[in-house]
Amino acid sequence: EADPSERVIAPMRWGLVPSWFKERDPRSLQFNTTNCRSDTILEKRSFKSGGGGGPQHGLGDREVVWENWRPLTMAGVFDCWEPPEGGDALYSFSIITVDSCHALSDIHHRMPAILDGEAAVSQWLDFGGVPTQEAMRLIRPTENVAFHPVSTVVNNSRNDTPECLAPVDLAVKKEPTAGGGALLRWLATKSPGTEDPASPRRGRPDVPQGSSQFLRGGASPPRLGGAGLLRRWLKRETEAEDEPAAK
DNA sequence: CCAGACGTTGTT
DNA sequence: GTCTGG
DNA sequence: CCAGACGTTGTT
DNA sequence: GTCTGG
Repeated sequence: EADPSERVIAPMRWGLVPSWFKERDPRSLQFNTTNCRSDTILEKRSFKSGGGGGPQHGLGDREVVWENWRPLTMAGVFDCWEPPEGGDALYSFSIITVDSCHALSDIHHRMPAILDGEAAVSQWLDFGGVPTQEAMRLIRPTENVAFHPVSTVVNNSRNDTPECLAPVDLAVKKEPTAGGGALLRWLATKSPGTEDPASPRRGRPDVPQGSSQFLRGGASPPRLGGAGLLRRWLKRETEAEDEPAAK
């Protein structure tokens, strides 16, 4: 009935709220629906009620750099939830995940289901005309991806700047900056309780570290005061419970 | 039958 | 709403 | 996923 | 430790 060439773009919440959800606030959903595993999608109750067809996702960037690149079209499923107390319908979706392709497998063992090309996108979106079994054949790992290292700025979801996608060169060593370098040198050489400037560092070396970690690594252990005694006492209690008559 | 879950990623 | 577990 | 909060009473 | 917010 519906024209398969017709497409609708609508804002949707990421994190599918099943149509049968009964609470008044969709945020009280007690399980994750950001992703949807392709291997169980047809069994999971949360993903069965919806139309099935997926929204496409595109990076809206029109900068010169990306002119010869296609949008990364990820397959998803959506549903429509109506608040039991009335109000606007909430459309929401999950992104389908698959085993990662060979190229990405060293980075992560899962990847989004990427619809590789316009034909695949059309078929996925035409959930009226394309049988489920056919559509599911589109959901597979594709090797047709390009990728590059980016800054850890991307780790904080509040950051939404070009820096999140700008390539970084992992071979470049970070020179201590004027201010930060001075602080690190002070911590290494002048701070109270520092004996060995080359004392072992915890955590990954290339990741910016919080000052508290530097203090933990470089400072001498706290003297056993009242708090220290209490800490010991608490530890002994748990150890006694955890080791039943072993030796 | 009724009660309760309904999900993914990660890590321990 | 629908499936699973008990 | 990662970062950051994690709470209550009262008053404006 | 665990949940929420982004």
